[in-house]
Amino acid sequence: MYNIREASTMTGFSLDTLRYYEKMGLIQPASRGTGGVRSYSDANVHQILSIKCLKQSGLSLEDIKDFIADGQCFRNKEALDDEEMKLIQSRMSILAAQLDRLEEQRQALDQTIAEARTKLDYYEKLMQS
Amino acid sequence: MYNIREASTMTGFSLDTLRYYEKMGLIQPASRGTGGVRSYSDANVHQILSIKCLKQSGLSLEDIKDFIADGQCFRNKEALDDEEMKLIQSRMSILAAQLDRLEEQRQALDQTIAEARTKLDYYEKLMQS
DNA sequence: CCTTGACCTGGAGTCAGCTCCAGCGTTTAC
DNA sequence: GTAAACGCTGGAGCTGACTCCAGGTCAAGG
Repeated sequence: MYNIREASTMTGFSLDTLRYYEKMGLIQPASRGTGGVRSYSDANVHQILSIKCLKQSGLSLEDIKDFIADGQCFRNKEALDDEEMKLIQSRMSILAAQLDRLEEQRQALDQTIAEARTKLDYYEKLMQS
Repeated sequence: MYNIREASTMTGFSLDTLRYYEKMGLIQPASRGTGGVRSYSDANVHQILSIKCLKQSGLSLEDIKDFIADGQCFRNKEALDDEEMKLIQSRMSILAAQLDRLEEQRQALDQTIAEARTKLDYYEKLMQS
C-alpha cells in the first residue's frame, strides 16, 4: 500500500491531479486511513498507469471513464439476462465508436510523423551542403 | 478564391475557429476585400486541412505553429550564412523533440487500440454464448 | 432609400483539465 | 505539549481552445 505521494512519484501525476481524477470518478483508492488518508494498492497504481496511457493517446477524461468502465462485471456467468445484454450492447457501441476515432487518429498521427521526418531530412540535407 | 463560409464548409472548421486560428497566427488568408472580407486561396484551404490533420494527431495550436513555421524560406540558395544555420538548427531541435513525442504517443495509441479490440472481442464472445 | 444578409471586430463567456490555497485534522519528534 | 510535516477538503484561479454576441460596414434587391 502506498500513500498519495508515493502513488504520485510512481505514476508521474501530481497529488492534486490524483485527487482530481478521483473526484471525476476515474480512480478509487483501495482504502482510507485515519483522517481520511488515501491508501493506494498495486492494482490502483497499475490502473493509474493505464489511465496515463489512455491520456497519452489523446482520450478525454470522460472517454477514459467510458473506456475503463467494467472489465470484470460479467465473468463466471452461465447466461446473461436482458438487462445485462443491453448493458453490454451499449458498452460495445461506445467502444466501437472509440475504436473508430482512435484508428482515424492513428492515420493522422502516422501522416504527421511522416511529415516531420521529411522536414527533418530536408533540413539535414540543407545543412550538409 | 473562397470566402470564409466556403473555407469553413471545405475544412470542417467553424467561421469563428478559422478567425481564431488566424488571430493565433496559424493562417493568413491570401487577401482581404472591401470591408476587410477574407479571401482564401486553394493553398490556404490546403494548409487548413493540413492543420486539421496535425490537430487530429493531438498537437496543440502552439505545436502546430512550430510545426508549420517555414518550409520554403531556404530554397534556392547556394550557401547559408550563420544566422540561417542557427535558425535551422533551432528548428531541427524543435522538430526532433516533437517527433519523439509523436512516436511515444503512437506507442500509447497502439496499445490503447489493442486494448479496445481485446475488450470488444471479449464482449462479442460473451454475447455469443 | 431602406432593408436584408453576409462579413467584420473586440470582447465576454464557456468548458475541460488542471493547479493553488486557506483552514483544518493527525502523527511524529523533540 | 507543541511545532513541523503531511494529508484532507472546498473552493478559487488559470490556461487553451473555442464559441457567442453586440454593434458596425458593405453590397444587392425591391
